[in-house]
Amino acid sequence: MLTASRTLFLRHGYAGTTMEDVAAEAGLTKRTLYSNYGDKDTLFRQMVDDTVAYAASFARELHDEFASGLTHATLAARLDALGVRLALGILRPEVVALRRMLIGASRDFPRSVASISGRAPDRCCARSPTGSARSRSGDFLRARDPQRAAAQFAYLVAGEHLDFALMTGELPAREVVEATAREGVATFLARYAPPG
Amino acid sequence: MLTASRTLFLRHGYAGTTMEDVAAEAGLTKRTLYSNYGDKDTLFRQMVDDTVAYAASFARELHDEFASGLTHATLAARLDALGVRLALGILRPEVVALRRMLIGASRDFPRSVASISGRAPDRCCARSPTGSARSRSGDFLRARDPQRAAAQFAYLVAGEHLDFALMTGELPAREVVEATAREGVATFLARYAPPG
DNA sequence: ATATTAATTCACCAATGAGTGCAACACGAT
DNA sequence: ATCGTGTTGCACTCATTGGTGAATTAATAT
Repeated sequence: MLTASRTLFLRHGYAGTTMEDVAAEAGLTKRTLYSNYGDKDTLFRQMVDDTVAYAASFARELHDEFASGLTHATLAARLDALGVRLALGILRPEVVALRRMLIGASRDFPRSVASISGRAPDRCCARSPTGSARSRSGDFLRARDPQRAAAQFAYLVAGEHLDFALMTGELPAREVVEATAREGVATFLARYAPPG
Repeated sequence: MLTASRTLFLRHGYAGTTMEDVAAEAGLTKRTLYSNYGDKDTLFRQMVDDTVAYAASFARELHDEFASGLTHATLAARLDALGVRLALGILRPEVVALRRMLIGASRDFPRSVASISGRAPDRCCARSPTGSARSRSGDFLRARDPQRAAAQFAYLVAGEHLDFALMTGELPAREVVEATAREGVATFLARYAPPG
């Protein structure tokens, strides 16, 4: 059910989705939709919360994968992998569609938007490279301000394509994303790689 | 007149702005509005084109200011200034509002959106640091892929705050923007600064 | 003064879409 | 069989909003 509404909200935005359509997509009638799932606002909020929760779990997973068994020797390769996965994650079509939709609807649903910008995938994941490094060994990376470095990491890796995708709705090819991500990691390492 | 529509479109988005409101804001009647400026779509497109043209001129100005009389000695300071000005430019309230509105309206006006993502301030300006350097001396910066480096510059400098602003509509304080920009330039220089 | 042009007023149409009321209906449990 | 719960179908209200028609009024030129 939430899946149905998600599909349509993501595809056509909040204003562009009618309750009739949602009902049809879910194989129900408008009438039953209203008696079971409340009005449009509630439905929308539920769907956003649901999706945000999913995104958060993805972020956690990514972080763990990066941080477990991290050593000096594997740092560069790990960062590379993290960068690519983070970029691909941020630039997944559904994620971009969600952001676009939320931006479009932010005037009407400031709270929902706040909930995602608080734990958006990148903001969560972004804490990975420096945050975890600091908490574990303290000298994997030399960043005076880990949080800022983390943000730099995220936007180095995916910023350009995210911006373009937000504006146009089109996503670049996977190889392009990967190449850009690696280039971003390289720049990141140029500043924050441990000495020696 | 375009100013009136701009004000409202930026504040309430396309769907959230009625022609009545526009007419009222401009001190006209709906009827005269229709007989002089066509329908809502046309008005919107005109207003977008107008704004985009302004943004483009800002980009050019920024580029010239950076590139004129650039030397090795002044490179770092110039990049710093460019970064700060670029970040402040991208994060101007009207610019952010324009982006948000365009993202919200992109389903209905793909062409207008395309026109801005083709010459968006950052995409124009972003070509400045490396593009101009290459065209003038060739070794101010050592970037194999100047365009990619330029994108990294732009998103290092403003990406994080732009993303946040797009989602929430709130802008960070000027000092924060400046500090982040300088940090971004530092990372950029760590990779692309000329040897020695 | 008068003719012409443009702007105002106000009523109106048509379409859309959220949300409701209600009667008919399916169907599982007892 | 029948009772109750939940579902369907459909008509309906109500509010919004883009866009138009036509008569009336203001302004401007000659």
